[in-house]
Amino acid sequence: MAVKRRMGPESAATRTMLMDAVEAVMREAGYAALSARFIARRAGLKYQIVFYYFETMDDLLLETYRRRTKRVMEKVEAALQSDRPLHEFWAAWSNPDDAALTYEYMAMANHNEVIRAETVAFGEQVRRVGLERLSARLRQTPLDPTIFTPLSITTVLTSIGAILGFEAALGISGGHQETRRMVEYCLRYLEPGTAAS
Amino acid sequence: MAVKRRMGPESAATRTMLMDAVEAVMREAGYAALSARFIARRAGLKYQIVFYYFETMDDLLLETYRRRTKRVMEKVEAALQSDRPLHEFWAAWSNPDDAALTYEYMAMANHNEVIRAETVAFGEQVRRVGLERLSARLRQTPLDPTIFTPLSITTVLTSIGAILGFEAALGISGGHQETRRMVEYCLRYLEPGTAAS
DNA sequence: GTCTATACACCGATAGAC
DNA sequence: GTCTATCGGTGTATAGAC
Repeated sequence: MAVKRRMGPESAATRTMLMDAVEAVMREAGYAALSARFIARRAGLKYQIVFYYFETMDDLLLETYRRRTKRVMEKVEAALQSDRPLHEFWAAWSNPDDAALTYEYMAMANHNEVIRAETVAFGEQVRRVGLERLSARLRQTPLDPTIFTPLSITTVLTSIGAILGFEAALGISGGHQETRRMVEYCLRYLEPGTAAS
Repeated sequence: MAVKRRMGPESAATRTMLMDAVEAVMREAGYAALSARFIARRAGLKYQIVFYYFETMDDLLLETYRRRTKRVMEKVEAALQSDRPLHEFWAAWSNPDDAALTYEYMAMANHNEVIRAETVAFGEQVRRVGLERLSARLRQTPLDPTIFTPLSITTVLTSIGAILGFEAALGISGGHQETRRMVEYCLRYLEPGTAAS
């Protein structure tokens, strides 16, 4: 199914710049603003260069998304390897910048088949990795382990983090501080540590 | 700032059909698929009719959104007036169909100024109404009321509900049942009731 | 009340010049 | 490696026929 026209190498710096521009445009104008023309202008190039490095727009978007999911997985794994995996996981996921992009990609997934498939796979991977690492820990808490399972806790943390980050990007901040306090209170209960917080 | 061309009356049935088509398109194809051509085709009409009933596309979207926020507010208020406001609030907000539309509108708000303003106002209204109704109740729980405040609980419930509903629309269901169990366990703790659940 | 016809901007994509 | 030129399609919006 390869295209007939001439294509550029995967190693080129311009190729990377175009993927960077995709994320910049998504952060600044939302995924609906993504177009070859808009992205190339953001990178200071003519739009036809996009089709020299990527077969289709979908390809550019998918490759940019895969680069991101790979990076996020590394962050998640690092967080889960730390002394207080739950706390670090929450810190990583509730970062406003990251959460806004995550939200934007999820909205995009809702009507883009390739992004949807990648999103579902990524979500499953995060929860599977989280599960393995958290299972042992959570049995030591005073709470009912059949209710407060690694899976439900991971799901709740990612949900709250995503919405708080997105609302912050929207300009809504009401209740965020209180909500973070409550989440962190619960985390200290679930995962008591030696360090102050 | 009224437009010069001929405009239809606000009472027309076709006008309502167009607003219904907007929500149908959003549910089925996401907000990025919204266009006069697409919406009108969904309603079985030519696209120019949109500009007979609405001055601009933004007007159509905003009026459809306002109709929805009004309906949702009524549902929220009814839930909060019930015997177990927290349980009913959660039931209303975590309905997958509604949550998917909510998510879509929030994504749209991220790069549409009029929708953003309306979303911020609506969010503040929900939390204010929730606050008033829940304040008295939550002082009776065994949990620290300076941590588990009406505002933080409302924020957490709406966040989890929105993400679960959106994921369900995406085709992700992993962990949802466990998460709902955990949320409902917490709700029973925060709001003990006589009825079984 | 709904249609055809039209205007102009922007979309993804391709071919070929330099 | 990046550009100009060009294609058919869709976007919002208007004017006027029926």
